[in-house]
Amino acid sequence: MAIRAADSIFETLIDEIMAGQMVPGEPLVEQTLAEQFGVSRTPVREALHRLEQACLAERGARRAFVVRRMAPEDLAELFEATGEIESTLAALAAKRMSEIERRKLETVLDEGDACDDPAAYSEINSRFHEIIKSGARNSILASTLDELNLRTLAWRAANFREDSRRLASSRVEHRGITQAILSQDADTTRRQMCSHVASSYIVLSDILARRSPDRSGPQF
Amino acid sequence: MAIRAADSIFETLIDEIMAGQMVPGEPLVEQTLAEQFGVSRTPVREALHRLEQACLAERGARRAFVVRRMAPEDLAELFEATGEIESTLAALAAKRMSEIERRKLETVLDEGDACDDPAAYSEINSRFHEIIKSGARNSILASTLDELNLRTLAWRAANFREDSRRLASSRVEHRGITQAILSQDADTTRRQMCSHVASSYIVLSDILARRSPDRSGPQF
DNA sequence: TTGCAGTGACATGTATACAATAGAAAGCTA
DNA sequence: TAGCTTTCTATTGTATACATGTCACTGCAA
Repeated sequence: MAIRAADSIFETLIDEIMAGQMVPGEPLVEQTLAEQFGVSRTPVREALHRLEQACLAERGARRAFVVRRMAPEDLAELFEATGEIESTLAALAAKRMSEIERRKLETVLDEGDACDDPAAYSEINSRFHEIIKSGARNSILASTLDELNLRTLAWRAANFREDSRRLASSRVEHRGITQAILSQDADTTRRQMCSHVASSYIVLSDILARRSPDRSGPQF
Repeated sequence: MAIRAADSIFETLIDEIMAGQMVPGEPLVEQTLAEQFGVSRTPVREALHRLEQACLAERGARRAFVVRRMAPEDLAELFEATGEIESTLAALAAKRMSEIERRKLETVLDEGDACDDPAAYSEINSRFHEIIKSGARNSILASTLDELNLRTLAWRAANFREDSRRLASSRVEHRGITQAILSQDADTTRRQMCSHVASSYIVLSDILARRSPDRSGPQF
């Protein structure tokens, strides 16, 4: 077999979580999944253990796996961690990006300004952040950021909406970040990125604020 | 069995890597380990996959697992990432630690000043960093730091020596960090912690500097 | 001597059977 | 009926056999 079954099952499950077909709390039973994928329990088992390590699955009743639920407090920590690491990457990138990368960043910025379609802007936004991530010259921090972003998959699948009002402010923030990077000002870059990420997930604050204090327990 | 075999094998292997009994490049063969542990290949297999995900094992010849080797450049990235995350935790802690925690930090600082035994100081040093880590109120960043520290296990087992000259400067740096935290100055805390971590691993820079440029390839 | 195809061995990948465990539900007793 | 014990079942944990794949080595041919 060219590709290992365990790998493709792992990725398929991630895709389904990302697509919202697998919602938090949904059971992940080895036998059932094995039949669905037409394989034995062994590769399914491996995929589930990898999901657990990636914090996308957890143990439910009877040691069974379920798609991981997260309390809003956990999500808040997760988003904060994501923001801090991306800010760190941006600060490093401000000092280390090559001239070519800096010009590339400006190009993407201009593309974003010229784009009004939310879906297309989302792709441009990804490229913007990718350039910064690779410009930091630290693959460990970069992959750490990727892992943390992966954990928010299920939540984003269920809660994230393209918000056209965010689009305008996002453009402004990107410009601020870019200027700070171009002037190689690491501290300013960090601050700008930090507030950019924070405002991206302002939705979460709303949700947290709306929750009555006694309604605790996993929600997502 | 009260505890899963896979878990105890995983931890035993980590302990052996930490103790330097398993050196980088050493083969980890499922069948061999299964016989040593008196179990079947199945739990060993799971343990090895977990080691691989934790970046402590990698694939060698014929897809076989070996204890992970790291090029000095990888180590440099790893230490940088560790330092940046710990600095971020310190910056957050400066704003968030309770009065009790701040006093506890001072207590540990005094203990460190009064301690001349390198081994005992090492334990005090750990407590100092633990207080900061938990004071940041972000378990995601905290566990991320733990994971990264775990990756340096094999290297530390082989290369780390208690250096009594470092002890004095470490004390000074800890004092600087503590003062910055007590005055709730997040930016200064970050800078102090960043340079503290950097000087802790100054040894690595020496190793990197001594290497001739053409001698590339995994070393540790 | 060099290049390449065939072969063999070693290590992992997968399938399947059986064991163990942990909740849930049923039943029993005060 | 509350609380305890027992039993039962769903699900994972482990053992073992077989399949697959990869690399090294051999031997032959140009």
